[in-house]
Amino acid sequence: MASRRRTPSAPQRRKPSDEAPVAAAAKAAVKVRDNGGPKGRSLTSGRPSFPASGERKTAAPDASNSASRKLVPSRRKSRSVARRQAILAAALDEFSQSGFAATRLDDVAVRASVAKGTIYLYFRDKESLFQELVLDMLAPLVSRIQVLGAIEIPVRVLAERMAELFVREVYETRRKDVMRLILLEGRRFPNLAEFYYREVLAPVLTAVRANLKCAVARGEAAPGLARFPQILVAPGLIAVIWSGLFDAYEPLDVRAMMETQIELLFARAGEGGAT
Amino acid sequence: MASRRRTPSAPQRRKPSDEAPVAAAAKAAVKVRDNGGPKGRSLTSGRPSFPASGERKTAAPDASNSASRKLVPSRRKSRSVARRQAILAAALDEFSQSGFAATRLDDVAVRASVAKGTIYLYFRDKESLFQELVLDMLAPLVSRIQVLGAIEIPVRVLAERMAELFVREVYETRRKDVMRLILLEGRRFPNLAEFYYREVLAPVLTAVRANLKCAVARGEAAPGLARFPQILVAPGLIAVIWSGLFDAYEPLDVRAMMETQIELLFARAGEGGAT
DNA sequence: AAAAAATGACTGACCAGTCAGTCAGTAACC
DNA sequence: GGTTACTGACTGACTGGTCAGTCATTTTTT
Repeated sequence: MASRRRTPSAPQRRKPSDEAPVAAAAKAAVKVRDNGGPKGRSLTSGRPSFPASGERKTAAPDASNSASRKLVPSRRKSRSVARRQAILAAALDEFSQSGFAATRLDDVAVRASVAKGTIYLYFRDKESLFQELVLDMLAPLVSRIQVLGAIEIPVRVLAERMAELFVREVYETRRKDVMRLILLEGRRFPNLAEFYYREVLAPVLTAVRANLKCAVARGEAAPGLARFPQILVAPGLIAVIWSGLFDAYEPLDVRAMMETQIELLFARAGEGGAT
Repeated sequence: MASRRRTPSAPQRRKPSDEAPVAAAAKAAVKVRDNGGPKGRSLTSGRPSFPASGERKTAAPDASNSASRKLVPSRRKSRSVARRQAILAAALDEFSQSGFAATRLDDVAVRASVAKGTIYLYFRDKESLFQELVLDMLAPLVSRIQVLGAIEIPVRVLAERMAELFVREVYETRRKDVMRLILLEGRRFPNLAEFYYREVLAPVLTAVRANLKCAVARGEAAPGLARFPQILVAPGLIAVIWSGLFDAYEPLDVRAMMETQIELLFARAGEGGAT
């Protein structure tokens, strides 16, 4: 816990080009940038109604006041959006390289080609940056998952689709790093873990479990699997961890591994099927 | 929360001491407390012949010079060993609660009922403490594992024994936290990850793979499994991660899950026919 | 009393977060 | 089109709290 808001009065700033006090006064009247405000805590607070990745600052887009004049987002706006993205991208690099605690915002700033202060224009603080990063990356996945639960298909097909979805949308993208981040930093960010459980894990598990129960009833799957759907996903998780730590010593073909796992689990039911 | 220290490596530390060369020389002549030295880097350097958890400081024990005098470890010695253990225990608590970077040695000291300086009597620095902690905790396991590879038994039995060993010796002990720590900090401590791979993972995988190959030849197991022995261990890893993050929302019965996994994987061979 | 062990106040690097000041863009007016 | 006024995004030097590591001093052991 360090420096917080403090409301001191005279910070004897000494800018090299000291100017007339007039300017300062004028500025003071205008100031009140109040950055943190725009999008708020999202998930930091008790109410974690995750923010859906919508816009945060530069609130009013095209359709509002100057609609007639400028349909074009105006150079400023688009620049600002790009900045936000640049910061997030840099943050992802740094966080996944060093973890939350060891990441310096100075480094993030450098990587994003931005001044450190700029980060605070877009994110309340380091923690906020971290959480928004995770949320932004996960949001698209969340919507995909809900779809997945609705359909009624053979377990094995479901498993295969999930595996494919996982490999394509997580393992082969930066989301892999995000997932690792959650797995690793989750303890320090209980609401992040909670969010992940609520929006990603629970839905997936519930869907799989429901499907499995039917499958078990039809004799397509073993009852044990319905109790521990985690088993189905386990290789994916292994892969994420493995790739971060041991790929140098022994690379792992995730796709093949997940396929193998499915093959093994459903071998009995699907007949000697295989190939 | 502010400032976290940066993480390991940090070669450019500034050592406040860089005083006049004279003083330095004097110090070198006298001092030489040289704490870290005794057991050294063990794994920090390139040659990681892991230290086996033997003694480190108070080097010469009973059998050497004063053997005739003191067969009894001497109060001092045993006290010092106890201290070391206390510090390690405290460190385990703190590290597994906060991770490497966010752990303060002041807290470790308090928890161990020791002054901060005392820690530096036993460990060269924070990083050293961390690595020795991990090594000490893992060493007993390593010897256990080598035994495991030698014997020639049915895969399923092997799998069951491994699962049991894992649950009893890792999951239900503090080693679970150590494992999490490795997963968590492995990227920042490549030699730690390397050590873990070399001494724990690789032997286990090799043993399992060898055994599986025979089993496959005998028709006791599917060939896919021999390619990805990781699949066998996956639920264990899941359990470790899960218990740290989501146990509050949905507890997980590891033993049952691992048993289920084994059941599922060997179901075909075990009952379907074809012994 | 000497030696070893232990202590904890202290130092200085470090870094999250701040804010006075700058200037590119935009708008308004000629 | 050109000129001027205004806005707010951006900057980066700076602050204050933090903490790894040190060492002169005190305590304990022999």
